Amino acid sequence: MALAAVRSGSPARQPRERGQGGQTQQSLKSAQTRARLIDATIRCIVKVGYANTTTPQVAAEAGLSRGAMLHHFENGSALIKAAIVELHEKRLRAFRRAADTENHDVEALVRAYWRQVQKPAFVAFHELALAARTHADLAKILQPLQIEYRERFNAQAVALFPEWQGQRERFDLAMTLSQTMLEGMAINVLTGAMAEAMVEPMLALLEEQIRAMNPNVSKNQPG
Amino acid sequence: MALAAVRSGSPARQPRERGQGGQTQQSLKSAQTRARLIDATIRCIVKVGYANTTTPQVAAEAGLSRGAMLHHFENGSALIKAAIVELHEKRLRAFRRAADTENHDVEALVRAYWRQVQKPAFVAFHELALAARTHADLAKILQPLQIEYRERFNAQAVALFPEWQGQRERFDLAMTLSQTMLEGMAINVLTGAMAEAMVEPMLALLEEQIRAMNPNVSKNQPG
DNA sequence: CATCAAAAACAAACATGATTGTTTCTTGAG
DNA sequence: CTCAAGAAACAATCATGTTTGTTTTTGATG
Repeated sequence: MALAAVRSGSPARQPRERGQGGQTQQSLKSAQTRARLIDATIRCIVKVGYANTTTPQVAAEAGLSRGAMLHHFENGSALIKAAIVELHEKRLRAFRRAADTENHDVEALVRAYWRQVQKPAFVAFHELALAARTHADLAKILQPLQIEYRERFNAQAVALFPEWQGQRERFDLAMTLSQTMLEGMAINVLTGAMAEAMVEPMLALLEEQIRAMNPNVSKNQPG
Repeated sequence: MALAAVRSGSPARQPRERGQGGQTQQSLKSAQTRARLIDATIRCIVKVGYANTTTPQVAAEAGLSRGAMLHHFENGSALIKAAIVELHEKRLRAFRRAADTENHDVEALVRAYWRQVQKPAFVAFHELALAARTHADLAKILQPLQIEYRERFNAQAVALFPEWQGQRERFDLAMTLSQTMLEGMAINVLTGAMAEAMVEPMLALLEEQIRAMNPNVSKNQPG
């Protein structure tokens, strides 16, 4: 699935919209099918990797014929683009959800993000991010999303740790540290470059480090 | 270049060996050509990614015909295997070289490894490692090499930091921390997930952290 | 030492299989 | 009746492995 230029990120033939939420059964089924195709694409990327994700693969995974699939996405590229957007939103949703429900202490948040980077969505996104290195078209799509993700990440974190304000540099460093370590661990476990037994000690170390960086908490103070 | 089963990791037709270093001009040229092909493969992996590394690509990069290339490596898979072994040895060589020549203080070693993970060899290896996730054949080759690399990494590090012995767990943790952070940083910079401006502060933070973990050095003591 | 045949290096052509985008066709909703 | 959903067939492209052909070493022989 080579991802070339594609005119719009929409279906091959724009479905005729009904004014103000008047969903016809067709447009509803269309939306469902689109969602099924996007999910199938992500599942394929996780299962066989981005490089081996072919249009027949996705169609089979979605339980559709290739023809039907190309009716909804005029192009393989359009499908990939849609999958990327979906993945991005999925990551943002998971992030916001974690921030809403979890306790806002360091440990809970570290564990929450660790759980997140072990989900399929992270794997798929990394497949795409790495493929983008050698794929200008992909990179053009991913770059702004990466930036947005980083900004949201930081904005969310700022809201969770108001006491860090005033030392923005140190705060950004702590955020980058967390992201780098947790994502790096996830990838290294995935690729066998890191023994799984080291995960737990590393998480503890990260938590300790973050607490030590907090300017308003003196050393060894819990919480 | 799909990498399927292949009988041996050697040339299609074994060159007739001369007893004890009696190199004929042919066998010498053969070795050169083999090396050129392996280098071309690695360069291709870095340039266009593992997924898009095709046999015509490699042949063109090496300045040979595909026929000639398949004379030296009966299979595309054989070429990939050879490239993997070469990459592995390259990584080990670079590692040993750094350990021999650099100053053995924390900063010098951190910087040395940081330089290493920015080289093409690391990029190529990561491409392969990630591809191996969905490629059983590749994984079967890479897994033992990953383990050997980790072991060599640790063995070398033990030799460089004798004062850490006695606290082997803390030492292993420091090693894993370094590997995870530096490799994670390299990948995140590569994929645009991390701003390059954060590299320098992160390196400094890692150094600080490693020094703090050294059981024989009290806090804030330089060196 | 001159010649020659075998083997290796290298090149090119071929057949196969897979993927892609397009087009044509059927069916069901509006 | 019109259009969208879905399916199937088609031509084009490309990478792969195989096969065949050409040139250069090489070591054996006369």
